[in-house]
Amino acid sequence: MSKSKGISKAERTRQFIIEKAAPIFNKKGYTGSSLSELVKETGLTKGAIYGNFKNKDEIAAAAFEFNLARIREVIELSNVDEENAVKKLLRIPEFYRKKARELGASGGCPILNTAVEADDNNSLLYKHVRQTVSHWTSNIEKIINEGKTKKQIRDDVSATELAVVIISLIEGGIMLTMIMNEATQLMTALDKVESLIREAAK
Amino acid sequence: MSKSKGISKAERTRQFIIEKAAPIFNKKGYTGSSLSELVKETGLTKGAIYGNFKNKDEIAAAAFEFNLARIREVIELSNVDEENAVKKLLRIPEFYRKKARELGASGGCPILNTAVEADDNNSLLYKHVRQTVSHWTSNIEKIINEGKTKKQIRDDVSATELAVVIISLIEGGIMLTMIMNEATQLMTALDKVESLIREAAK
DNA sequence: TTGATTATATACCGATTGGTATATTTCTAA
DNA sequence: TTAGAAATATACCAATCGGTATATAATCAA
Repeated sequence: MSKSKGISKAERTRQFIIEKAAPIFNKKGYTGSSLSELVKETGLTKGAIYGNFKNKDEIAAAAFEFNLARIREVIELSNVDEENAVKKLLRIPEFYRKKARELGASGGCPILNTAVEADDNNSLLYKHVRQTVSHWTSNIEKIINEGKTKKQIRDDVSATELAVVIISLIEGGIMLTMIMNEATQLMTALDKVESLIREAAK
Repeated sequence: MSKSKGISKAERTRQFIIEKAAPIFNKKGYTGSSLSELVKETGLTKGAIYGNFKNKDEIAAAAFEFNLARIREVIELSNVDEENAVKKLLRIPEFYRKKARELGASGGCPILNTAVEADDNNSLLYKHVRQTVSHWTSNIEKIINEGKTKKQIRDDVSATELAVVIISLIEGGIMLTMIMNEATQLMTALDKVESLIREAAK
């Protein structure tokens, strides 16, 4: 009998493998992560892994989606129930302030990591991360434009530009924090993100 | 007879290997670059390569230094002959505006690439990039502090914070430009860097 | 409880990895 | 010109890579 509802054994194993694979891929990257490492980490055999995934690419893609889930809420901010666009935007630095430690422990930002490794090939991973970045950018732009309509954000603010500046500061700040191994750089970048958002308010 | 002065054959070969290895390592990273690829690209044999380098790590370190040389002038700005600190700082975004295309063609920013790949291990490369970032940051801080002394930059500007913000914007902007494959994101980030520097002026 | 199916383990594959010992060639100083 | 040294090529190594065919074990519907 299955342990819970309609979830098959394989599906549970698949999830288990993804959970174990996710931090490995985030820390070591696609080429740096090996099947033998997954075997060691999961305690399963290669046969079990390849019974649930077609190939390494598919594991990497699933691991990326798993890692992405941890920061999904900051990308999908448009769904948040908040009338004020400025307050809504301020959720972004707030999110990273809360999750900074957790993010560092799991190998950094999956978007940054994957983007940097995949930007020179045309892998499945490249398409995933590219779409994610595109999605994130346009979501921020949308919030800004709505704020302008509601007279909460100044008319002379460029949504496209502010979105790019916010993301650049965050990802650049994460990179500095990861390489210097101290949280201050990211915090400084987040402070700036916050003040820029406040300056954009009417 | 040697072709030029005291430069030995091996030294020329070494330089030749580094030149060929540099873009490979910058594009594909340390784990993604293989010796066989270097053999193919240089036209030399593995014996020749290992006759000039102890191991892969040493080639990677040399390749990183070579890649770094292309952006060294922006890190060593303190040497530039310029009285005005604000103008001196403005050389940073100016530099990246000029080199954007070249940087993209050679695989992006070596600091960003190497930092992201090496931040989870204690490799030779990690120490190199960490020191470079540290050096870059303190150089910018120094310029800002000198500017404050000369009454060119406002007293309430934090050198540490502005330095981190500038670097974060640039590296984050590069990442966005690399993954989206268009120059606009970096240009937007550089615009912001420029305006922040101007705002810091007295 | 059984029989069929699904899932995992075992044992293997060829290719490639970083690296090395040694033979051969090229250079260089006398 | 030649002998010795320096540099490069050849041929190899064990280990690991991603992947697979097949045997065994666990699961599940009847």
